Amino acid sequence: MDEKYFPEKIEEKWQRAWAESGAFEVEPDSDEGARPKFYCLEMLPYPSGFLHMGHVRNYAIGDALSWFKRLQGFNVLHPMGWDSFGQPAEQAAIKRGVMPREWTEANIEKMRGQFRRLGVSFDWRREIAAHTPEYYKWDQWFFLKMLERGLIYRKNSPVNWCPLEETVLSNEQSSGGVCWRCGASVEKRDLEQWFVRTTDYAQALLDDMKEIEQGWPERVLTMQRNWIARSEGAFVDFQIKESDERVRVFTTRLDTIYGATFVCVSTEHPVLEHALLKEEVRRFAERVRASRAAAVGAPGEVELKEGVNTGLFAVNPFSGEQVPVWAANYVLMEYGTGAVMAVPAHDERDFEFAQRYSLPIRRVIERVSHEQEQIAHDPVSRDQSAVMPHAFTDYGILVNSDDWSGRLSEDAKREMAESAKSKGFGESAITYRLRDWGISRQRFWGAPIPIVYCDGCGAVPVPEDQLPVLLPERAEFTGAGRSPLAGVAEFVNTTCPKCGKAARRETDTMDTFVDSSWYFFRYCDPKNVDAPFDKEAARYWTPVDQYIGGVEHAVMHLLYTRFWTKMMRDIGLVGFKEPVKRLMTQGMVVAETFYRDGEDAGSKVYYNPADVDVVRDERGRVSSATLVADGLPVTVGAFEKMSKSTNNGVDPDEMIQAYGADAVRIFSLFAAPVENDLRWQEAGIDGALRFLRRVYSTVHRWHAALSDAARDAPALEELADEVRGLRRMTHRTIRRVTDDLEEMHYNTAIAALMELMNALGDAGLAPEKASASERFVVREALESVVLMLAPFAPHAAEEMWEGLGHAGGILGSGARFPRADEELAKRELLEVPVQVNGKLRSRLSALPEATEDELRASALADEKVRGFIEGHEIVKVIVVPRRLVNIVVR
RNA sequence: GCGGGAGUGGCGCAAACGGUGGACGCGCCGUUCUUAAAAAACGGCUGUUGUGGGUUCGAAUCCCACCUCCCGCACCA
Repeated sequence: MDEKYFPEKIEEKWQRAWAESGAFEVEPDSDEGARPKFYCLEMLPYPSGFLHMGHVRNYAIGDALSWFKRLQGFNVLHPMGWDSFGQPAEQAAIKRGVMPREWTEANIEKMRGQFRRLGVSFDWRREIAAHTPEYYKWDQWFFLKMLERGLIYRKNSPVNWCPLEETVLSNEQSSGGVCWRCGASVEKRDLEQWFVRTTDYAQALLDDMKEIEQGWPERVLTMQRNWIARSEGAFVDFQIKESDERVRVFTTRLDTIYGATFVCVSTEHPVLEHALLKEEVRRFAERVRASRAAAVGAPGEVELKEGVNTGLFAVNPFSGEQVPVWAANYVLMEYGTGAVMAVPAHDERDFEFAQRYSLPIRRVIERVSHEQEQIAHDPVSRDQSAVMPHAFTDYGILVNSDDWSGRLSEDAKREMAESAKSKGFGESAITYRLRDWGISRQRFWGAPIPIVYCDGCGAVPVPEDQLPVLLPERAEFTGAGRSPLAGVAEFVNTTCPKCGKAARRETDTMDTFVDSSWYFFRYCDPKNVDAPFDKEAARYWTPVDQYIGGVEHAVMHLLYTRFWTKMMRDIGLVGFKEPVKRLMTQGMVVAETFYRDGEDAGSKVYYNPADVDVVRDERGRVSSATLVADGLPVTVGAFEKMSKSTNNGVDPDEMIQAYGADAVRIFSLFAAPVENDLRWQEAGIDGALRFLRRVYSTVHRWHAALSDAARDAPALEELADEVRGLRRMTHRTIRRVTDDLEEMHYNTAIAALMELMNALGDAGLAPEKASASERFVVREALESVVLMLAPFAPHAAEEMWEGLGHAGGILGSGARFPRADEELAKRELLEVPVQVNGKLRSRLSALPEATEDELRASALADEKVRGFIEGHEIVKVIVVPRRLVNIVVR
């Protein structure tokens, strides 16, 4: 080994060695149970052409775990691929005329190089890319399978439309009324679309969460639970007066039905097609549609509740009362039945609407407990609209409800549903907020939907043996809101698979979340031409043991992939319900921002941290900053996610060049717990590099002296106190680091290694003077550090391991993660604090096995303690062996 | 508004079960080495653990209230 640490040189050396030996290429063990398997997966990247620091962090986390498991003797699958369909490729085509495939594949090439320079331990033979026909053929195959099973259907319905990207979005992708990718306000459009019946699995998606509760972050499960939003209630039919029609409503508060003073339907509700309706109603429905299409108003902002009286009357089946039917903008056609019974006294929205249109408010629930709010009301009047300040939405006791009066809400809900069922005008029901997954996209760069439209036969699926439906190489990219495939005649024009007559292909492509819903199964068997993957291969590797990625996919990718797995189980491809046992969502990489106010009011011009000098005050706090170019001040902004718009991004390649991949990785794992945001600071990488250099130069200083050190452990008594202490610390560190790695607490694991190195330095040993037994202890410490460093800084660890006399390095020599000797990990003497009335007064030196009595006696005998207890009555003495003594006096 | 999470030195963060508050790193100050600087080595620096109350011999940790911040959802009937 070289005297000095040259990261570039050793990183290249070991990257080549790994590639040549196929160090990370794995196959299932043939003899069952030879080694346990471990599937470590990071979310696959979109090939933008550049790795960013968020990627570096993501893959550093996964790589650390992969190395750890590998060194523990697991058969580790750690694959990589590309989420290579999607909109940016098309943008490049529109802007620069480069074809999506060329652009994408050039980007993949660039990023593969970046991954190699980072030294991530992937099995590259298993690489997959979504845009290749070998891959998307199976997207199409799954489409056909789901179609056969009735899990896919086509319908014309209002869908979420992103005006900027000119394509449809799923509900998940337009959460909060904005596009998940570009943030534009989403509009509504009527389009013919293909949908996946994810709602068929709504209950399974909820129920099966209990299988993964242990391994998934609570907040991800909460987000999914809220997204699916199961709601228990009842359907009730309201007969329309002087008509055969009924309007079915969904309610979770059947107990309030006697307070229903009107019925509200969505503006898209079929009852509005009623011939006798006034022109006014139609105009209102038209206006609501237009305003939804325009997506005006800030996202999330609640629209003013508006409505119009339809002139129809509906009969409350419980009371027999006739109430007016209104059409209102706040009733959603997509949820429940598209109609509600409005109970203004006990629902805030209905209350607001009733007040606006002077509709009566009738109180039917009274509080049951004095802890509940007493809302002002008029005890004699039937209508409370003059006195009630707001709705009472709690459960309570029924009043003004015929025979039901006096019942409790909970009981009434249940019994009224039963009654409705027996009388044939309703039943209890469960609804979900989750909607079916719209997968049609008006895009070129995606998997073609394998459907042919025939004038005679309608929508005909492409037969399985004709897959894949190939994407053409080129198309006209105008950016206009229509699938570019529609303009490619040789693609569109085909013959009907059923009747053979001329027909047209579907020109929409699939949502790219289809690709990512099952990609990690394909890694198990990436070259299969007969099936998406071999069942046996998948049975060996899956489910994924640890999945790592950003939390932004909590209700998109992670919900779809859970759905997909359940679907694959139902078609017999896999044998389990949940694809991922443990999930870790890492924090963002953030960096300081620097800016000046721009020309336009409110605009800002951002400067890259690399171009800014920072001035600190005497406490070390950043006080001001200047731009290097002109020496004038810039404003110091907050830490924000690295991005183009805030110009605070850092190029991983530059960092690797300056500090080495190992230092970059150490820093990104050490600076914060993996689930926290990571503040990128170059001074921090300096620290990481310093640490690596310190380990390296220590190994170098000792490696010659250690080459002939004894392999047999010397008797502990032979060792001087400090040396014995070092040996014990080595084993304590092994234990700590092992535990921390298991929990992915990389920051504290690295801190423990630093501590051990500090202790080694403090022991004051020198290679020239060290005795044989001392050399043993030093070698044990250094070898342990080097092996434990491998998950974080694999190149440096390999180099040092070889330097310590192990030809072939860590993987080449078959080294294993060190094991702690529990006996040796014990401390010889403990410092036990002594408190008097809870205040620290002295410290005892005690043996770990000292008994309660012994500790009590020596505490009471302690010189310093006696000063505090003399002249006082001792009330009691609390002794916690190994931890503390507390003397309570009066 | 609803749901979830978090507040510890100048900063990032450590502190099994309630049991010595500050490991590790950054930063800052100083010393040694050096013509000087960098590098390196060594030494030093910072606390009513967001606020108020409670439980306890003992609270960063448990309970209650409040404040602040972050994230998710938001007319879902």
